Amino acid sequence: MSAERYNPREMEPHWQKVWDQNQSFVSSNDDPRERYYVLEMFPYPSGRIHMGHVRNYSMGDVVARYHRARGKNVLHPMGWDAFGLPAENAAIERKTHPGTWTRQNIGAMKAQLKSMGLAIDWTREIATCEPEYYQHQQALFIDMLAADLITRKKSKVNWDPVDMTVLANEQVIDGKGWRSGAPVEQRELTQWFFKISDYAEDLLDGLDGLTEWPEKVRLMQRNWIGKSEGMRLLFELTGAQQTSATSIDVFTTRPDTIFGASFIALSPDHQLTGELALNNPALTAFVAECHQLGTATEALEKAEKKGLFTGLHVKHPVIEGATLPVYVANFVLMEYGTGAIFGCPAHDQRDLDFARKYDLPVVPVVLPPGVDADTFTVTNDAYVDGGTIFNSGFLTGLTIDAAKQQVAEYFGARRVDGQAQGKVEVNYRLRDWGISRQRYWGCPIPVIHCEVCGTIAVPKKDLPVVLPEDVSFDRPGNALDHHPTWKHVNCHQCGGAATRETDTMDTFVDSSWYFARFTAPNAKTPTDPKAANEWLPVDQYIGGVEHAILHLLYSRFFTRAMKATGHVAMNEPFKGLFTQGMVTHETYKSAEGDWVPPTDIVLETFGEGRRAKHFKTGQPITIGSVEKMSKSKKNVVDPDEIVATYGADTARWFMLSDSPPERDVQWTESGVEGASRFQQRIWRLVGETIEIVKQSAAIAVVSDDSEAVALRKVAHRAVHQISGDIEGLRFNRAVAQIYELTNALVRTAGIAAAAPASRIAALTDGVERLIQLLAPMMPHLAETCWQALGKSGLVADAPWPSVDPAMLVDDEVIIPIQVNGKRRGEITVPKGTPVAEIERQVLSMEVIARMLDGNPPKKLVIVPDRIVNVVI
RNA sequence: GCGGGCGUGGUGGAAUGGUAGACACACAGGACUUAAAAUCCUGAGAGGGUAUCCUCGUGCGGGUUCGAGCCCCGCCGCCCGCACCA
Repeated sequence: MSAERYNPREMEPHWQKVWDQNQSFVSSNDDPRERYYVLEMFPYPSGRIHMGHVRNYSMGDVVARYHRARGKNVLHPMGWDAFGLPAENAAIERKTHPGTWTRQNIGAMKAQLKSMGLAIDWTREIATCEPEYYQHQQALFIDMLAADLITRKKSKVNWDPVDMTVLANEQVIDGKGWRSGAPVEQRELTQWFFKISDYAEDLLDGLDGLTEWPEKVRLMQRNWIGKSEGMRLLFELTGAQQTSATSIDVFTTRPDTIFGASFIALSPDHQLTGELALNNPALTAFVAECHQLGTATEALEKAEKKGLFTGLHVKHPVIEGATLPVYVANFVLMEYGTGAIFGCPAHDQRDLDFARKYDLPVVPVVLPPGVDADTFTVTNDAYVDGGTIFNSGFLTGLTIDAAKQQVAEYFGARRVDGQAQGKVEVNYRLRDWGISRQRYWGCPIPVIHCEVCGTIAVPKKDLPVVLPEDVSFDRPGNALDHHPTWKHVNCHQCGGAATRETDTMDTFVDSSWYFARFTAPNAKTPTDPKAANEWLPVDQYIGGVEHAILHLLYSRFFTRAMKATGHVAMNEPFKGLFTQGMVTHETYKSAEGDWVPPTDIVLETFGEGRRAKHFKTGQPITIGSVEKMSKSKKNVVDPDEIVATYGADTARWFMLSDSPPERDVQWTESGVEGASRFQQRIWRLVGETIEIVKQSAAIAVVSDDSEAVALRKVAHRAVHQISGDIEGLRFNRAVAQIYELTNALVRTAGIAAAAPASRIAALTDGVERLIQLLAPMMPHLAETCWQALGKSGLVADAPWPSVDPAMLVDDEVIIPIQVNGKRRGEITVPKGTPVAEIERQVLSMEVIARMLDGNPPKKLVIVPDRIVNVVI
């Protein structure tokens, strides 16, 4: 065999073309075989793929190719999350249309993805910005509107002043817009909302069934939904009424502490607060102060508990003749519960801080276990743990749970303003999903506003409501709203003048159902329910953990909404979820403190140390910390350059090796070099094997010698282990196993020229298996080797190698011998050697005899086939 | 503050309660070569003896066990998520 190096630059495009021509990865909805749907989170077409994409799609591709080899009908599609603000910003900067920019980017990125050799069914490609896609989203909207899953209401919303649009709660991170990073302001606007909160309980329950999701993500969603069980209580106002209200409605999770109540606090945004402020300048000023603090966000942690007495009192509901003062307090949120609380300072830290500041009574009503009622006091720390209720009239002596039940019965029976004074209630932190965005580059909301008929949905026959092409971004704000004619229509009901809704949908709507569209991308309706129900839920979904709440929660809601409107039959979109880690790289800084890209660096090693200098100027460069690849720190590596230099297989292989997939992986030049060397090593091994076979072709195989059997065992074991590792997404371990198999085969090939035919047969068999194991990870190299080995067809179409269970069993085992838990030797015995025989051998060992020094062992632990421990 | 995760050689990391450090990267030595690259071989947790023998060793301190990186209790450190949620 010639010493020719494997040339990925030549072979990779070749095999990509072959797969394309053979339609190797096109999946059919009519294929009767078992289905497997693997999906990676589809990319936003920003212009170029980055290493995070390479990692993500390499993992998904291994899963897809593996299950294909396992004989399944695999669906592995790709699309584009193509609406979004960057396109509008680019349009402004480049004086082009957002669609032009987006479609160019899609073209460029598609070429990049193709160069990776992914086993993708490109016939199902979708882009959310095309009417072919979003018309169906509009149809879904109309169905959801009819099913009362959507509402339009005026409410306080998060306004991003930089992106000039509204954001959903989930899209505000630390008080800042998730994309712009600008501090979010509060505005009162009329908006479209998906009623996700109607599904709060169901979304929570559903998490229990998602056993193939990371526990971490389930927990984050659980916390986000934020269920709390408690009671709603009415407190009657006393005295002459200065207000329209006669009572105050509060929510509490601790009705058992009602006897310890010492004040009522209203949110600054409470309706009653507003009413009182009209005639109370001090209160007006206080409310304004709260709002200022509120929008400044953060630092809330240290913000002092502050309040202002309103002059109002309520009757204490359980202590006859007692009253409680009503305050407005800065820490009470209007968005949670009823916007009003009762304060029980002894058992809530926040209430205690407030009570100390305003000198309000602190009455303990929960007695910690084993503490004497006479000596128990609360000073600076509220007691929030369990105990027995005391100081509490008819509740005294009860447990907390029993007291809660008693209070519920007691207040349930009493009437205030004609209604029950108290009722059990469950509250959720989850708010409805506001989807109106004041932007052009999004899916138009298919609704018109008619003065006569009101706000009504566009009839489905008039879909799609298409974005106008002739738009200008000269002015800030919503280009759709500024368009001279687009929004003016005649009402389809009365024929009168009407206007279109000019808000577009949040782009997270687009990604909330694309996985369903892939199952029938050309259907005339949003889904083909038959296809969707056969493919969904997605068997394995792979993406970044940053979508733990946003995209994954929305998609779970949307699937339920699609079920309610008859488009799919299941609740959950993703059966298995895997969240992969980020791709990181060292950072480099020049003496001037500027970030320097890795491509400008020359690294030198000297013994243990490393240093860097600039490749051109030779200036010393400081090696900084390892960070997520980002443009700002210039520590990015361009996939295109890696593919051009080393080939796609090398990049894929490196992304799968070393680090466990859920953890961050550090991109290093030496790591890539290593991956590339391994590629050549495989190619040499194949070449040598072919050569060996050629020279010994005439010899017939009689039977395997022990060396040959040993080699076969290594190969079978590798297939067995790697199958399990791929199924468990432990790619780094699969890679290590492949290395081991390769090492064993290379060793054999090195001495096989003079070996018996049986060993050559075992070698050939092992190499073929190796190539098949390699195929999901380095598919181009594998095809090249497969062909070189003279195998017919494509390795991509070859069934996964079988495992002979007999090959997984060893007939001899090495048993380590410990003395007092420390390893002192080992014995090699036939598998299944009885305890008595092991004992005999162990006790006759020289080391053991020496250490026993004539005494019998105190204890002898023998686990057959595993280990022996001699206790002295 | 609440919740979750992690801590193993120079580095990334392996290890159903059973030989800690698989596999890889980096490093050192050697072979081949005029030389380099490539390739192949060898070495390596630390310390000592300096053949194949001993001691220590998975963040720290305890515990359970014949046996603990793994299980339990208490700390320390780092990372992530949520955060005035009544």
